[in-house]
Amino acid sequence: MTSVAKLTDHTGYWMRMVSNAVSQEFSRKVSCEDVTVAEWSFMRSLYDLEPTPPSVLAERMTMTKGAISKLAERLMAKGLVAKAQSREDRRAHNLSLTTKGRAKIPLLASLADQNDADFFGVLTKEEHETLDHILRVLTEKRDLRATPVD
Amino acid sequence: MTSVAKLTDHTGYWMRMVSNAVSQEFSRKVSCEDVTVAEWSFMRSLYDLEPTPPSVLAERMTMTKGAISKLAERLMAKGLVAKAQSREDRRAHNLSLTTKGRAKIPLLASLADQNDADFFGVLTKEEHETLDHILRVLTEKRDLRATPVD
DNA sequence: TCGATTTAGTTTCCTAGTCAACAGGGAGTT
DNA sequence: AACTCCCTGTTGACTAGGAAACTAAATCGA
Repeated sequence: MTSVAKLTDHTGYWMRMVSNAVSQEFSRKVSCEDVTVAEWSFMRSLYDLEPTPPSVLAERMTMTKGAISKLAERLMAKGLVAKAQSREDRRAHNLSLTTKGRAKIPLLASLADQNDADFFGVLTKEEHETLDHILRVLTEKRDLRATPVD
Repeated sequence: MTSVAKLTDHTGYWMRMVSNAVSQEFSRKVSCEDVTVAEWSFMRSLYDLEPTPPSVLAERMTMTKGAISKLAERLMAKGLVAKAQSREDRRAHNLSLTTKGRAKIPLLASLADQNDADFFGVLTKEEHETLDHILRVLTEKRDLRATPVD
């Protein structure tokens, strides 16, 4: 039998479905704060690291430097992030949160908490732990940089 | 303690990470056949349903009608999909795969199989089943459109 | 110390979506 | 019929990101 697999036969399909739903819902939540998902991720990364060069953010967020450059610009326009030229290397820059940007983090983080709870709260504690474990395994087995360090 | 959650504290974060990696890799695989992930999804949906109006595809794929309109146009340009005007309703159209499009399906499906195997093959059989189950639960508890019917 | 290479970040062009405005056809009401 | 409302699919303006060309600065090698 040479039957052709359905879309729904693939784990990746369901993965994408759920992931998109989670992101969309989170996007909706943070839009009230005039922030996008990528911007949240950017700002939250900066929160622990600042001051940080764009290149590091790019690697962390697995985005191209071009994308980071534009993202940073948008955040600067919103007054949430500041860019300073490095003293040692005149090509380099360091990014950091402004006071205003830093002040937004706790609220945004609580929205992220909320979103995760909304979505994964329907799982049993054990299911949730298993899911986290499996996702961990998958990211580790793959190269999958963007790893948190921490 | 009012500690601010890290990005990596959220299941949604890991979900996005893995989902993106799976899609990216699949994208790489099908690009050899000059097809994108959205195009594969579109074509595979059509495979069981044709002839189908764009509106149905839009709902299936959880995309806007505008996006479907453009996606269909691209596929028509590649000679993989054909559009026919409906007889009963002169506003409506029906989409179907061309012979060429239909012929591509088995190979693309095998690439999808391969991709899933590559990614989720590192899991134990039990882990994999649990993951599928959890993803199912999550899509069902949520709004759950984009569901496969069948 | 000068040229070649490498590196940091920006910019341009392209793709692929959303959203909202639209054109035109159907259907119901009077 | 004519009016209104709804539904079909398309289009245009806009957004976010990737790839690659580009600019400028640092570093390396003779």
